Amino acid sequence: MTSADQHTVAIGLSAAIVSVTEEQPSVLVVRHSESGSDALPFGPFDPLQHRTLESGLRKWVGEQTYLDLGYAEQLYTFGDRGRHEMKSGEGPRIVSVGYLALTRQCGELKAPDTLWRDWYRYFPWEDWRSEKPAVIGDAIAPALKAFIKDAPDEPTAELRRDRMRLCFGLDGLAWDEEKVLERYELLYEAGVVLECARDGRPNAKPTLPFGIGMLFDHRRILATAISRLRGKMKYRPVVFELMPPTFTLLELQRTVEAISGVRLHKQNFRRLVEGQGLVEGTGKVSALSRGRPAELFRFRREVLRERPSPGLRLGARRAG
Amino acid sequence: MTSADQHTVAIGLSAAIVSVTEEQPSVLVVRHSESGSDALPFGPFDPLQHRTLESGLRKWVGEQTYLDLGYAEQLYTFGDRGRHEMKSGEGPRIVSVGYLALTRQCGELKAPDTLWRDWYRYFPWEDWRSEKPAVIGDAIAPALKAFIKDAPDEPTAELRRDRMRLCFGLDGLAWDEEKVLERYELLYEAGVVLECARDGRPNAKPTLPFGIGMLFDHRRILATAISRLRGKMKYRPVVFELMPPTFTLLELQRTVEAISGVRLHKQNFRRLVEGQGLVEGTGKVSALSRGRPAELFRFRREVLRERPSPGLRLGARRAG
DNA sequence: TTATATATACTCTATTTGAGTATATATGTA
DNA sequence: TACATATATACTCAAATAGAGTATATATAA
Repeated sequence: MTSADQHTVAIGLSAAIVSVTEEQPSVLVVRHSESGSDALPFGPFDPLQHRTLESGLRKWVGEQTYLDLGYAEQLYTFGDRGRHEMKSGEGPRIVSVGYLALTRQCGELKAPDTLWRDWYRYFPWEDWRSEKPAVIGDAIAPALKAFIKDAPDEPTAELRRDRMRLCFGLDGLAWDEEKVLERYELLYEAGVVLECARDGRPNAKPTLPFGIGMLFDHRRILATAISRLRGKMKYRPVVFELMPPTFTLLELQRTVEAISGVRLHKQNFRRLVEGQGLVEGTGKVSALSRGRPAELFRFRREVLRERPSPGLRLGARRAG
Repeated sequence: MTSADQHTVAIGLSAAIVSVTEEQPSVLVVRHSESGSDALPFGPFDPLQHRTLESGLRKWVGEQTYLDLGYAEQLYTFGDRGRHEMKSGEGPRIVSVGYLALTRQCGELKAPDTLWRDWYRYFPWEDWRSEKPAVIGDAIAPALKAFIKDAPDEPTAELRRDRMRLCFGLDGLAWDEEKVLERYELLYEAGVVLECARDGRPNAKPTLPFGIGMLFDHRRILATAISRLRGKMKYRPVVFELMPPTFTLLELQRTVEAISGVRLHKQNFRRLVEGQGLVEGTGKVSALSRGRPAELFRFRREVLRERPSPGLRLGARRAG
């Protein structure tokens, strides 16, 4: 690479394409044989071919994954030096625009080296559905305590302590499922995620239990995507982009839980969803089931025309 | 311009720098003598000089406005063809990353051709503090009705009708102060804002009462900034970035109202702010006033360490 | 028939919101 | 000085919402 390359800015478009099946939120990843790590589908933005950033993304994703994106929204633009190269300092500067896309999982993937992967493989500390993830007590808390101890001065240590408490819900503080990005960034700064070593960070430690690493800054983009989706669900009916045309209320709830990573109160969830006019019954019932058959519902698209911002502001955690 | 330019992508950084004084929200603009229109401070991103996008922005803004930015957050990256050129089709493709920055207004501006301008000059329909803005009934509703009538088919007309109702709170629908961008985009598509003519849109109409136009897509960035700030205020204590070290609760309320563009219920605002632990009394009282002197408060920075997402989720509109 | 699993309806309380009233303390003026 | 007026602050009250249940209905599996 010549130094002229370092003058250049290329715009990369990356997409976190999400779907949920069987109570498992998945993201579409491409296996990169050279580096061995997973990557989000990405490609360059071509100003000649593409009228908008989003249309560029759709085109690229279509070519690469044979998927037709439905819902897509821009997340954030990342341009930090040192967090994109394979090896620090090489190659032209890349500014990457991250997108979140939602899709119903449909049949086999036609693209090679492409697979749906449970997003909790990359963020094992984010799934609180069955219980508080063991990795938090076992690995994260000790690692962050070391990070605090390594602080150059007391104010810095104090700041790190606070971030740890607020991010991971320690000292009786509530777990905030939306802080996915903050948590990842804290772990990155603490030097314990795999990307740190690759980026040549000074305090990088050899670590294993902190989730699978990804190419470039793709794990950061994915963290941003999860944060955004967990938040947006509450005031926009985006979950329905992930549901089949008809579904039972429990299936809907399980999807919401899969995304948010927390369990909800069933009766109140039903009250909320029906009370908001988000769904309507079809009269038919679901076939396969153990107990009493559940009614099949469909999304009431009309809510979008009736109320300014309908969503599932999920409160009521836990309990039967 | 050669066609080679059209292959190039340049990254521009633009900032909506906001401050509030005397119950008036202002944005820092640069008067461009050539085009005659206002612009946000903007400049190119240089990958060699700048480690991150944000540090690039801070550097640029410092040089251009002599201001030291405090709070800054990235808004969105715009890259649409045809919405950035002075004249359609000319010049290299520019992808612009918009930022929101907050600052206390401090003394005189040292930079030439730079001034603070009331943001409602650009969006006169957004200020509902005294009453529903007349421009909505007088100019916007008729213009949008024409836009609906011009629809090529009935489904399109129906869509436009719904957008009009939801955006501008017609038919008894509530006014949603956060939909600033949606409203601007609707007016843009309807061809009635000044930028449409400049961009050479087919349905552009000569119009006047729809706010001052801005250079490039800067008015779109500003709309995004206002939307974001109006929303963020509710779950993060960002208003305090705009307040002096001590202030009365009414001053705080007036600032929030200036930003959101709606009036709030005084007693409930006080209950909320104090109940959330966002402020603490100083014991001192404000000097200048008409009636009973008000206590001076200061922001309790500690809330950031105590609770996950403290903000002013303003409910209670209107009334004394 | 019974145990079990799921669906759905309904209840009850605590908290939060929206909208007031009541009272305190200042200024300006008849 | 007394009073009208303006602002600050305390307190009240009802409606709506949220959190956590209980109760009952309807299916399957043993």
